Amino acid sequence: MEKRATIKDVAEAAGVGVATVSRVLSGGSASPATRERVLAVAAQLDYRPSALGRNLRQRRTGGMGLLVPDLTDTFYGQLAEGVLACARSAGEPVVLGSTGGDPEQEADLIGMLLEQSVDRLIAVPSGDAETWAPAIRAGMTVVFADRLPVQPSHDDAGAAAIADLMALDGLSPAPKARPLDVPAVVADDRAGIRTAVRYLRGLGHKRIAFLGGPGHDRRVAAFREAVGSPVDEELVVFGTGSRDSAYAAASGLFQSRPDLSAVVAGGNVLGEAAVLAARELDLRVPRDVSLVMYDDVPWAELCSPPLTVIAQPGRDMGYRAAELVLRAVGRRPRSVVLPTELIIRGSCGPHR
Amino acid sequence: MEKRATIKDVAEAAGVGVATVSRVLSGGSASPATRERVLAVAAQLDYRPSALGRNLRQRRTGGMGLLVPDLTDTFYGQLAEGVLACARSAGEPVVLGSTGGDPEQEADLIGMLLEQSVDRLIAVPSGDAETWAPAIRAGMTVVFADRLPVQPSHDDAGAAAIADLMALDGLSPAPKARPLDVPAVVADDRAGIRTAVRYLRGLGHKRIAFLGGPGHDRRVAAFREAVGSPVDEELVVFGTGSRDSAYAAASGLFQSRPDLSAVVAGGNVLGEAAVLAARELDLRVPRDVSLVMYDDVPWAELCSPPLTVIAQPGRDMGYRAAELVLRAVGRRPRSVVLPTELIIRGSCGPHR
DNA sequence: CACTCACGTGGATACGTTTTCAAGCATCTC
DNA sequence: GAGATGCTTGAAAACGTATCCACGTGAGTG
Repeated sequence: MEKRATIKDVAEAAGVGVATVSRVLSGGSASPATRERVLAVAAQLDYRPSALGRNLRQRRTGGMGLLVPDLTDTFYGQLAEGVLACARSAGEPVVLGSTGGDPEQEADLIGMLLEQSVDRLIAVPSGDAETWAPAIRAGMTVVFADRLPVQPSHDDAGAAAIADLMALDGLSPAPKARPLDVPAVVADDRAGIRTAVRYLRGLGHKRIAFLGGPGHDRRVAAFREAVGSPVDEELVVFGTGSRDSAYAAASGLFQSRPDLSAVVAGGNVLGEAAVLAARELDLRVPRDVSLVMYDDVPWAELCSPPLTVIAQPGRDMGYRAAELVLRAVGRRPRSVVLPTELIIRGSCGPHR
Repeated sequence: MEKRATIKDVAEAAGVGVATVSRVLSGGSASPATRERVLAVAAQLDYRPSALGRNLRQRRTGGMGLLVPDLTDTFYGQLAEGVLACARSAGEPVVLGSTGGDPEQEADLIGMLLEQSVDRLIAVPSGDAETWAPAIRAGMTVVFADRLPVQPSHDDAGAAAIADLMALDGLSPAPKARPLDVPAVVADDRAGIRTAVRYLRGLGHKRIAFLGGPGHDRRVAAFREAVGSPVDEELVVFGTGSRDSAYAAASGLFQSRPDLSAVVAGGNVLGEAAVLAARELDLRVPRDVSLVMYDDVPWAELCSPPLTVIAQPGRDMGYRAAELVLRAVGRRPRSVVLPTELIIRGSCGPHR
């Protein structure tokens, strides 16, 4: 356990002032001679600038925060990998938090990041605009990924991004939306859901159900739009985010409405639950019920039959979000919508 | 974007010195009167101590680092969730890195953590003892999880933990092992593998293959021991860690040795590959080939037939590792071995 | 030659906290 | 009542860095 060399040591050994060393190492101006000497000495002493001093001086911790609901959900694993890849190539650290989908925990983690002076954050939000107010107020650069905070009753944090995305969705923006500089990187849920519903319709399905979870608001809206009015409300059910509640929702749906012939699962946890519930109830896929799952995860191919999915680029989503949050110096970046793709495997069949 | 109150502001507003404020907030001694006043003022100013100042003063960043090979691997997702849960309850941040199983990236990330003065680290190591030397030398408190660095040729970093675990495995410790204070939290691979092999043997299987990946050294050793000599070396194959190479290894194994009747996959990525490769080659599970997979992941139950697995408590593993690394004040914690459980589902059948 | 200008340089300062140290004060003991 | 003892307190010194500012030196310009 040897103590590390400081900038002062380098300065003394090189016979220059600390300011010069700092300049050389941060790419400032210096004469070629001194630059070379400083670099040589720094290399010889194995000097590594301490992030502690720099952080305090600049009153901000480098890198970025990342808040996801659950790393056990493969999609968020993909998203995290994307963020980490971008951060790594930039040499920046990322401090991670798992919210469990709980706004309270999310608020705690935001507080923790604030305390750490982490001023850049990528989040899959669970709480509403009120939860996010402290972060915005503190001047954090926030980028939402995958979803947005639940729509606030009055103009607030997520409004700008929501306006962005509703415009991109082709919907008219909420009237009271006042921009508040929170961009987002999300998948084109509307197109993804619409394509899936059309595909199922093409197979002859009339009674199509939607199995949703927290944060699937845009997907539900897209589903309603794709199905067209009037929507059979009993066919739109929700879990709370846990695997258990997802299973309960799926099982309840199948039992209460044996007449349904197709299900769109809003996420891979829900898709998993649907498969399990169907099996438990002796419903064969796709013979008795067709299934389309949001998220393409490696194990979708393992099911038998392999699952037809709406693929969204989780890794890219994370990478793009990280890029946005890193490049956002002062200005507000534009929101990004990534394409989805319907990957047809074997979990959908003709309506009988 | 309002500037946050500093300890100085609180001190002035309360009419005391900064030292007193610091003491009150860190639980030091103070008269009840002043304590109350300071707390009141701090609350009123919404004062949150800055981690930056504290970190610099203490020359160490709080929290811990976490290095895993791949968050897309559900098992590491579980492990990370465990770490995060423990860290959250302690109010500590965790900075995450994904190594991709590449020692070079791992070394880079270690360097980054060193620069951040993160002095506690939980890692699923990919590199060898040499990769880990810088961290140890810098005085980091390291706890390995799930696996250990590859056995060094001479005494080095992982030696102590390896000695610990070989002893726990009932094997004689390596002769040259010199303790170097790197504890580990791992599953009881030996018992897990042995149980699986015995189970397969009990079903009549003679030619059992092992499909391994990087870091599965202990599992391979256990497999060799359980199978007994002489081991048919063609039945022990390895992938490099990626899904592609896992698939190639599995496919190659099935094609080169059509006489094998059972496979033990050393991890869930390899199990996934085995299922896909078997399907591609028209091998039916468990009719043509029986399969046991290490790691119990949610989707194991989705396969048909559902996969028989050796479950290891990924979440507990992470939680325990985080506990160890947090409680390790100066002394070296003892390594921990967690139990495994053979969960019998439907992917193994009698040998035909 | 004098004057300006640009540039390389180093001293000093600030960032927000913890911790040491000595001083102040009240209480206790002989 | 004098000395000793214990507790509370605030001033000050770090921690390692980035940056402001002033100084010096050289070249360029009139």
